[in-house]
Amino acid sequence: MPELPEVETIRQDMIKKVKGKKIENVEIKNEKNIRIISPEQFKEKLKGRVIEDIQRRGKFLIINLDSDDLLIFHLKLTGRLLFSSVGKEEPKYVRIVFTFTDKSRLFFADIRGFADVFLIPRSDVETIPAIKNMGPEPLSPDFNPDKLKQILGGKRGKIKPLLMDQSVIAGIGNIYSQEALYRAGIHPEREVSKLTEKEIEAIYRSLVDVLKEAIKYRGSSVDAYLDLNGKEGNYVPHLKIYGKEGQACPRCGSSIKKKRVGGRGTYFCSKCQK
DNA sequence: CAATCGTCCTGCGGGC
DNA sequence: TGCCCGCAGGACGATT
Repeated sequence: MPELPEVETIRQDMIKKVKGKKIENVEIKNEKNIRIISPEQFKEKLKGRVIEDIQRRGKFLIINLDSDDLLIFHLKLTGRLLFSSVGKEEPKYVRIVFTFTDKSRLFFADIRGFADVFLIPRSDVETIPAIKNMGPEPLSPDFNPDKLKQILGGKRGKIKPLLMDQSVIAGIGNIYSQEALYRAGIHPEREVSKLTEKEIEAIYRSLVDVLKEAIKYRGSSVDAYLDLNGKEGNYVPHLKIYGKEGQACPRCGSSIKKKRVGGRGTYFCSKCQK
């Protein structure tokens, strides 16, 4: 499941590998993921376009073209973007093939088919509600403990589902919300309105640290995530709590618990996280 | 108004 | 060994 660090890894690799390339052809093998416009229009508007830049907003990958349009991907659980130089064989689960004029290819693949693909005019980006209503970027220079206090202030509910709410803060999913709370020593079910200033500062620090560290290691290949080169990320061995039910807490040694919080499997140490 | 549930979907793992 | 069942989950809409 690609979260901020995984999408950012793909973005950085795409800058190196596909920026500046011109799309010669688009083949749609399965049109299911294409939102809003028709597959025919999707193809037509992309042919001949040059990829000028690749940006990220939360878990959205936003590709700037040399036209009025943006090509936007949300990989959801099992979406992949895979680059292939000339002659390499096609990966599994491919749904859209972008062939560039130098014959290299970018594959959009998706196992479960939940991912979203948009092609919309730049000026219409706010018509995607998830982008319009998205909270601040946790790694932006102007994000700080005061800002986190401000956005959590007045909110009610459990801290973990709130950290995963994209309208509260951008790009955090099931893995990194848990890792951050473990590092901060905060129980995932803590009522957010009862957190102290010090605790919110600890959550801020943990969030920023874990996201930066995960980017450094090219993300976590939990579930289906692969990078642009089709390789797994290297961060899984560094996860401290995710997926470790019954194993010893790295800090205190007591058994790691698993519980559904906000409908999602959540791992925590009941001794270290209060 | 927060919490939960159903929905989309398919690979995989547990159980027998 | 092989089959079947059910779980996993990002985001959204509907319901409690």
